[in-house]
Amino acid sequence: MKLEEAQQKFIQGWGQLGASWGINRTMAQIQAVLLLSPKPLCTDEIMEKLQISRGNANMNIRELVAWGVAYKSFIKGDRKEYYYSEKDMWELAKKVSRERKKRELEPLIKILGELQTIEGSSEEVKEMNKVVKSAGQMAKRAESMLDLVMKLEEKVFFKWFKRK
Amino acid sequence: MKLEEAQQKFIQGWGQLGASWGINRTMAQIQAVLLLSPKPLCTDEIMEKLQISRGNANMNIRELVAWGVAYKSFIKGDRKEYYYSEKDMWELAKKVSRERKKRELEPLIKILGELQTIEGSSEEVKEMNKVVKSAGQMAKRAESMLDLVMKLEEKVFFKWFKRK
DNA sequence: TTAAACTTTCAATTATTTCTGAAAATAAAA
DNA sequence: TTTTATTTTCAGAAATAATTGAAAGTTTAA
Repeated sequence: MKLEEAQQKFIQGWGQLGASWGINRTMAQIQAVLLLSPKPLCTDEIMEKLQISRGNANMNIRELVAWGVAYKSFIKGDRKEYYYSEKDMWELAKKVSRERKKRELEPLIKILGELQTIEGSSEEVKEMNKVVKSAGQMAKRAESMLDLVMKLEEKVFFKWFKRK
Repeated sequence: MKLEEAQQKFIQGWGQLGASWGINRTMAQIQAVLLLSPKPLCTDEIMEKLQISRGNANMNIRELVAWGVAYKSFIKGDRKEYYYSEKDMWELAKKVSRERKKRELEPLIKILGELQTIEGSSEEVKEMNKVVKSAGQMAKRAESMLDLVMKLEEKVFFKWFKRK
């Protein structure tokens, strides 16, 4: 397989993965491009590689930087900003975990917390309280798992994990 | 808080969670409605509760059943089909894990496997091979984690987990 | 059979999300 | 300062995804 073709496949696959995780497909593809590049890239190079507009590139690059999965880089004598990806997959996983926890788990836990005060004795109220309780329990457990992931080092985590 | 209001909040929150996981919002809301109901519901009741069309309701209910997170139920003397949700959150988590593994992790692992044969010695080829290798490693680890989740019982899993 | 009750499908519509490109803003150099 | 390079914004356009509703399909029972 030729390099170009392989890169294209990787970029598509990574984009697809992002999309099914509720992450903008282009954002994930930019990340893939940065992952594959041995050196930082500027906006124009990314636009060229993915055939996208400046506005689109700019917005999604900034989002990647906000997530902490890409970084800015400056080259002396050049006014352009360059970008490179976090390449450590474990670090990447941790950053994504952190964002998703913030954006999804925490709002759910908050809502569930507010719902723990329903009064009444109808079947529906009982069912509500049961569901809220068990969902809250599950969410808290998921949260503490993510906390653990984010705290431990890769080696430690997987070594521990292998204890099965 | 009144029951109606609490139910509405739960349904919205659950739908939101689903949406950010790449699951159709309505599908997640139907699941929420079924979770809250002490008894199985028919299509018309779900349409009524969520104010959606028959086609929409039908399609998403079927999808929930296909995921294995809702079940059909028949009531004697009634021709309609009724549906109820899997209510065990752990079982729910396992079912969702299974689907997501199938839909996302496996395709990625397949693609990465196909990309492990790039020849050449340029910086770009080296980078490609590095990225493919580490991504593949991470994906396989995620896979074995999900396998573990799906194999163990809730109590065992969390007890084991608490060993930290 | 035929009819009634219910489920499924799908073309057309509507809603939502993403993308573009040009203008405005910002920052560095002349 | 003024000019030039670069980044950012955002209204409208385009693309994508979700939804509707009516017709077709199925199943049960009279």
